[in-house]
Amino acid sequence: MLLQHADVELLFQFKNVGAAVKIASWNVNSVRARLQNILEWLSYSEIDVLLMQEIKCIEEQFPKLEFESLGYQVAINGQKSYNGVAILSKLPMSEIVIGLPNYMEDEQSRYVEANIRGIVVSSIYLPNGNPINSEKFDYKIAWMEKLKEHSKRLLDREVAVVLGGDFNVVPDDDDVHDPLAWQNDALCQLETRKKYRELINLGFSDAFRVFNDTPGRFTFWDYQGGAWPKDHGVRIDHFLLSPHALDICYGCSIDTSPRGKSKASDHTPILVEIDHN
DNA sequence: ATGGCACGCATTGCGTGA
Repeated sequence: MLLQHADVELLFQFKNVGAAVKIASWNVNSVRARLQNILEWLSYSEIDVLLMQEIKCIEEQFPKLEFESLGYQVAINGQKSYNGVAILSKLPMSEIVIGLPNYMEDEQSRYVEANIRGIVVSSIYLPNGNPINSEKFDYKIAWMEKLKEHSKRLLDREVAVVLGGDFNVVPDDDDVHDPLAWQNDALCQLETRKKYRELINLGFSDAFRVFNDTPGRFTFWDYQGGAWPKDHGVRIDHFLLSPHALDICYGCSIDTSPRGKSKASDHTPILVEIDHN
């Protein structure tokens, strides 16, 4: 039997009743340059909340109307030309936090947080930190320390906390196609990994590794050198879940399909599904 | 053979990214 349009709508509604909230994180590498890719992906991926990084624009330039017409509320921490993060949510957002509250002197826009149905959700764009032995690397480590401090305060609330974003951290050599080629990169430094583990050890779980122990699963492939067709990638986009969030988490996956499209971002989305109530 | 790609911003070049 052929499904009529109305039947499809009905099935769609049933699927969402009492089901999971689907949260995705995607470094889009410019929201304006990537608008068509993002809209296309949203049209079939049933995303309730999208955390974006590297929107590369100020709030006034953000294509709000295009997302609002799809039913999303928008929270933005913008910046001219570089960085910038946002949260799109089909569920109501409250208690929006722009920037790390303990790092108001930070000149770069890398953090936005909202309360969504009692869950604290953050969109994070952690500094890259290259080259090593530079002030950029020092800034990365300092930023991670500030994130750690704030995350500890979030954990103290004993609610579900979902930290999602581009952490610019390769947690383990299993998370990079060629550890030797990347050994001098800021993303793979021991100091970077230690600081990341300090954050994790406050009580967070790397959601992807809770559900999948396959080595060589990536979220970023450089534009250069045919990295995507050769699968020369790194896993640097993560969801870190507090214990209360992990308790209600159904799964975590990487959707590689957007990376193969034309005009693609160099990152692809990572997703978690969290129980409604 | 040690660069190769793509973005924004300002202009065909530069800074940035990972």
